[in-house]
Amino acid sequence: MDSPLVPFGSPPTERADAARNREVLLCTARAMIAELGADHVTMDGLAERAGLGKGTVFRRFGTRAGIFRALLDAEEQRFQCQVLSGPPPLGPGGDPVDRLIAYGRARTRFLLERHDIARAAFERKGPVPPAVGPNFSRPHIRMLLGQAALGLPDPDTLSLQLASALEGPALLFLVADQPPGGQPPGGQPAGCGENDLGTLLADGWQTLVERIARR
Amino acid sequence: MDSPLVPFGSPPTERADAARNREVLLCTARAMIAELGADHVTMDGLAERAGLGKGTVFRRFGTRAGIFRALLDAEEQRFQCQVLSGPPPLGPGGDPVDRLIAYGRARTRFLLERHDIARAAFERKGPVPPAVGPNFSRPHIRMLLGQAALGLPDPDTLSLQLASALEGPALLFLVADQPPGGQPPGGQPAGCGENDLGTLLADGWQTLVERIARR
DNA sequence: GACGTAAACGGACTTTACCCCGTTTCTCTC
DNA sequence: GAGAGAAACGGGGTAAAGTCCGTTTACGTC
Repeated sequence: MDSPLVPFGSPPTERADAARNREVLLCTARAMIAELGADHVTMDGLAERAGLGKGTVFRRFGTRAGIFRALLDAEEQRFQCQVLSGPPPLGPGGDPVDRLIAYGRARTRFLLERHDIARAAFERKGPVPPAVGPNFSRPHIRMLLGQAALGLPDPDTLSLQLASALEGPALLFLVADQPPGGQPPGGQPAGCGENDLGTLLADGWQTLVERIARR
Repeated sequence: MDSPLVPFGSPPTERADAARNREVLLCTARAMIAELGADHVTMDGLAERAGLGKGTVFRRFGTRAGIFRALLDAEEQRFQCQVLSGPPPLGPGGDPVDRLIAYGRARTRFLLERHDIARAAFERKGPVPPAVGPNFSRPHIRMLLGQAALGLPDPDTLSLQLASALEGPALLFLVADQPPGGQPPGGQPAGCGENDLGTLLADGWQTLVERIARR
């Protein structure tokens, strides 16, 4: 006896109320982040404001970081699309080194704009943070490094270190430094000052890549 | 009336019992880390085992991460000595590029050996983690980059990114992955497997620096 | 449309970092 | 050695993450 109809959805398919609640929670979380700042969002607060039990929130996302991961994932989807099937130099088709540079520029911007969420997506103890950090960057860099056919002895390790150079500054060594005594809530997304930290990091990345690719 | 005797110690000098308790706490912390693993050390547990009040622990170190920072600081002292006044190639006097390579190798090793403590030294919300991350590496790299007189457009940003490439893998993208179901406590310090991750990272760093310095 | 099952829900409970403030102890001066 | 003042101590209290388990609800079957 084989199952008569299983339209799509690889795992056992999610129940309707579960899916709806996931959406509600995601939306509520987005609203609360915009309103209070990412690190003033608590699980109790989120549950209450969403009109759901705390158990539900944890069932859905596992941990606090899980919510931010989910949020990031959704946005990352679009970013990855541009990288995987958009026009060059970011998308496929161009010179690998140019793609590497374009990728770093785009990624830097992406991370800075979502800096607080990305930081909140880290687990404090768990083994690895899936879907954050170099989990996307590293293999992509690895691939481009391979295509560029520079004579690198160990592209696997190199790609880890380059991913770290790219994402580290935004993810951990940077901070949404509100001016001492400033107001914690709303405001612009951070990392968008007129000093243009984004430009500095993007240019730095380009220098790095050009030097490494130089023959 | 000027103060009659103030032997040394720039700030108002620490009270004797405070200093003693600091030592007790540090020792107890070291013991507990060795015994339980860094992230099974709780503030209550530490206070109790040290025979002190919880309030004392927090007064001394501010936050949980503060304890691990203090522990790391103590060891870092010796490391910094070697870098600042030891023999070349690590210490001063040699070719800046060689020093850069030697520094990265030594630092990689240092971090991998203390990987769990270094991770625990991160604050979960506070602005920056003083005395962890590139707070030492970055300026040192910056200096060597300057001495090497490569024609880099923005050594300040570059040094941040290189510090991130150096410390990131050990600090956040790596995990003391005990084999699934393995015992959490004792054992060797992690990062010392025979696959020699340390060697891979050190070699990767060297490649990176050599490529950047190549003229 | 009633039924059975598995999944989802909810909120009380536990754990842990961190705060507060009355009490104790050190240290300096006379 | 006694007294004053400041620093350190202690532990109960709060907030927030994460767990557990009895109850409810969706969905497929008859």
